[in-house]
Amino acid sequence: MKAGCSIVEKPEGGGGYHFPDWAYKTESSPGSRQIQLWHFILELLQKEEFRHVIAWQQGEYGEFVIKDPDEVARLWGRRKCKPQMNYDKLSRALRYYYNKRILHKTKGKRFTYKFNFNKLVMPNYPFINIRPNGVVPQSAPPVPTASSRFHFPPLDSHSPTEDPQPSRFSARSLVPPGQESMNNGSIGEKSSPVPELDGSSPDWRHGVDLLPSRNSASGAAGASHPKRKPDLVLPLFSRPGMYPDPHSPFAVSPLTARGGVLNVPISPALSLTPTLFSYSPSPGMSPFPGSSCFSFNPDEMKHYLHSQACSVFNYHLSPRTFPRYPGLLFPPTQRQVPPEDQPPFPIKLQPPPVGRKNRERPESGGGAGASQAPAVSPQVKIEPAVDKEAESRDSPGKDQGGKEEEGASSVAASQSQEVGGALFARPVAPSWPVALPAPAPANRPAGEKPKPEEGGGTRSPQEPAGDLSAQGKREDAAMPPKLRLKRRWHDDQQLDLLEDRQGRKPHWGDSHLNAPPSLVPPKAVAATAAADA
DNA sequence: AGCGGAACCC
DNA sequence: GGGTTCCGCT
Repeated sequence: MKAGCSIVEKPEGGGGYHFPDWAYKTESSPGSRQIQLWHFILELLQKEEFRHVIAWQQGEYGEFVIKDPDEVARLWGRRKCKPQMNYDKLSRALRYYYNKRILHKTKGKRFTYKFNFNKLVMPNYPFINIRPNGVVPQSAPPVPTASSRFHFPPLDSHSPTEDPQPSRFSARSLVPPGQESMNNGSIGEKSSPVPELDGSSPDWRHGVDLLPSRNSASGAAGASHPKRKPDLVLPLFSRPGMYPDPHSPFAVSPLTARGGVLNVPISPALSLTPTLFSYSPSPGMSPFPGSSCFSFNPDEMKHYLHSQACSVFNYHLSPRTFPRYPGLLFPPTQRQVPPEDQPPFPIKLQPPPVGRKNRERPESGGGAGASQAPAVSPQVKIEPAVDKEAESRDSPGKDQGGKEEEGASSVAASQSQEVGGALFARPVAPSWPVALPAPAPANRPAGEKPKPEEGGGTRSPQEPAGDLSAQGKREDAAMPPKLRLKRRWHDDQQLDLLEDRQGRKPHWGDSHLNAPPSLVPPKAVAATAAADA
């Protein structure tokens, strides 16, 4: 029994705060209502009382610093009824988000992580900019018309580059008077309980679920994606107790300033941000009742979404990044297929590491030994023969060791968006042969960075729809889910690369592509130019 | 500090 | 599925 853990029933009646339904697992474990770590992190981040424990990082959107790891862990442990929780464990959980692309680590900065707003937001809402100035991206989203239609007015006329102060918008006004008084002072004292974040959370659900059909299942899109997360109603963090932080990505959206709630159905796994910058597909439910800054017609939206679907299809965006729209058909594949064969793939064999089960575990005693296979199965792990040092390799301009965002270069980092180094770094060249018009010559040795997970996954990211795709499916099927995930993740990066190189689809996260010239750090430009050279 | 594999749990 | 726990490694 979880006695002593005074938590987590989602309070039905007012008073406490609770998460919206989407914040709880409803699929895998119905009624489990388990809060997820990233929810929790966000929750902490929104709470003024925890600023001293965890806070948004200046200068980087979505980046946050865990100022007091132990305390955060303690809070998390409390929430989860895991008194033994510590930062080590918590950080392990955070690290699992890397592959899910919810988070990534900011290299060189202790306890600093960053929510993955690029991949999260931009694929879904390319027309929305999450950069500090909060203006519309300059470059065009996949659907040209969209960019001209979806327009956010500038928040204010301040200098877009440096205005970290809460003056960005009248943030305070978002917080009802008297709200901030809640637990003003002491935070994170190990002895005294923190403002109970534990049991309750503010009711985020202000919005209307715009989804016409919920689990009616048989939408056309449902056919292609049988496995779906529940629909979402996404929160806007302009709630009591939540502090409008100028560095919070949630605060930068003009939408936020307006204090409205927009909803869009998205996979909860990836969606935290998009939700915040989402739009209302229904004019009637437009969050901008009178204001004209955000209006469009459904057809336009449909068009956009369709193109979005094409993007997903053509660029292998994770379907999870694609908002669910019933009735939206995925387009047939119509991509030029590189008829290349799989390149030879040097491998080396490596004995499997001794798993925990195979390790000597003193406490397990003799009994456990019986259950496990007496002899470790002679499996071998297939690994590419090359080492994977390329992981963090970057464009030359940025390769300055771990500390990439310091001083003046922080702007560069922020603008080039490739925070966390490897994650969104502009790749220099494809790591495996791809059918490209003009592959970068010898920027890296051939076959440099095939990860072990790609074993057999050497297919180009431009996976053809034909036999190769079938083959890919077979590979996928034969591949452990974990690796599949990883490969997809890797594929996505390759995609970015392709898109960059081909200039077919701007990477919306590539702020330096979108940013006004004044915001583009020379370095980034140089690096880009160099990479393109 | 940070990473990621592995086993396990719920 | 989403952690939690443990651990070896860098």
